[in-house]
Amino acid sequence: MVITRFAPSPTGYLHLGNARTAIFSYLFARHHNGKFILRIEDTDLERSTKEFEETLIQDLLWLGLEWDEFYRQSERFDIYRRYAQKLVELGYAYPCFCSPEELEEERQRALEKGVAYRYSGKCRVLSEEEVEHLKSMGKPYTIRFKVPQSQDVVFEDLIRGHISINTDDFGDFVIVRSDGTPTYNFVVVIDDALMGITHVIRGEDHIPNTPKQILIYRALGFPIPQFAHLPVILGEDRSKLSKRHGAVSVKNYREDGYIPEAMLNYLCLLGWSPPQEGREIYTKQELVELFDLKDVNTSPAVFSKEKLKWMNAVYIRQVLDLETLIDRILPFLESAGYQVEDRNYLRKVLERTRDSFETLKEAVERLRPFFVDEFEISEDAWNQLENEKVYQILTLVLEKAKDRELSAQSIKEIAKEVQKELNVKAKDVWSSLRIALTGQLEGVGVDIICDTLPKERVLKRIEKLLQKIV
RNA sequence: GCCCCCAUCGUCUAGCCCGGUCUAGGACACCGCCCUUUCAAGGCGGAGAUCGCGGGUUCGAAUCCCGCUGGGGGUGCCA
Repeated sequence: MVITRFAPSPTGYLHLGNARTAIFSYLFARHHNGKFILRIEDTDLERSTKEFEETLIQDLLWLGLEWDEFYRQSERFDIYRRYAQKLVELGYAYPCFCSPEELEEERQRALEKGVAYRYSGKCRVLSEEEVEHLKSMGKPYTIRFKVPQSQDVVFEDLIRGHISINTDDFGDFVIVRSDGTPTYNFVVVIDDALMGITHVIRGEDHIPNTPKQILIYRALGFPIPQFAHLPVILGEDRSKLSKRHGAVSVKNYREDGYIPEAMLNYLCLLGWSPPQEGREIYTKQELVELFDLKDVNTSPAVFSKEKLKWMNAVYIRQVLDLETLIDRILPFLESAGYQVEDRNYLRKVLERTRDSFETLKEAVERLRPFFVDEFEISEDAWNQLENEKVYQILTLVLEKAKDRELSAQSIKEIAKEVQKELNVKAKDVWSSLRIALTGQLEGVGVDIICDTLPKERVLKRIEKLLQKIV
């Protein structure tokens, strides 16, 4: 059975790059009817926080990535300690008493000489007596893994193919810190092995870590999983996508009114494309069916907020069914303070306006005229007003509207009549109405507003503007 | 510095494995026209890539091989 995992560390909000890694791991597992595991990598007690963990979980669920098993590494320290002990006993690891300062100095010297830095292996040759002596003196120590010399560690990456790295490129690395907590390269192996992970899917920044981990698998006699290293996601300037590129966390997009299905869809298409298909809109189910690691690209992709926005708009205006759209948009309207007791009314509004905004946050602005009667007239709109003309137009509209139904159709008729009788341009009529109804120069169609909003409210707004311009 | 990875329109990509059908296809963005009370949406059309560069191999290369350049990542008692 295929078992994959997503293993984030809760030291920040879920980054788009990590989100995509999670998505690919999830799709791969589901495609093969396998298991998807969520494992919180919080071995760095200093930087990990509960808040980040909670947000991470929310983001994952929001994206629709449910997991079959859940683990937290901070709760498994006993297990890691046992295996670290075992590695020492088997002679694959040893205590190292070098202080951070000493190591920093070594590193500095290497840098000056222009040679690649590797840990000297000083403590590797300590005798048992020396070790006991130093321990009894209470000198803090880490545990390092003994890396064999001049050995090519090779693996077949599911995305990139053959990768070979020589052990001389890295020195003996720390697997247990001096405070007793285990490090990433060590725990990742223990957990992946113990949890039966068959496919390790992660970012390409982990390629250099892979040989270290393979060495540990071998030392412990664990079966080695398959590896698939995803290309990174880049910002507009082609450097690794990071905070300075603006909104890069899933949380940002969730709060900005993006649709999770659109987010999932877009992220999938960054670095992956299904064979032969020309289309770009896919349901989660289709993605599960189509996804295959062999179709993942090897080159890094630039994240385009523009395209994501476009896709989000497609989901808003045509993919989502109306009821779902209502559910998604309601929290946004409510938190903006709109009174939306009538779901039918909202449905009517959305039916006619869903093609005029790209995010749910934008919808808040766009839909204001349907919910709020009290609004300011924008400065641009005031400047546009030629009071006398507007007064005549609106007065006549009011008169004509009084004794008939207001609909998209009838308002057009009224506009036409007014236009003729006062000998004004169509544009004058419509923009006068628009300002009266919305306070703005642009927005959704005035006919739509008249058609949707109860007649009294339309008339009241017109009267109000008339009073203002007298 | 050293190691690893990558390289098709501005961007995401198809094609590359199994050379000819590629005068390189699609999408976003851009431009124009149509529709139209505004903004959109929609329809139609346009511009945009000598397939990073240089060598091979071949009758023929985006596709195979080598070198170079450029970009990215790693080089922690972070993950």
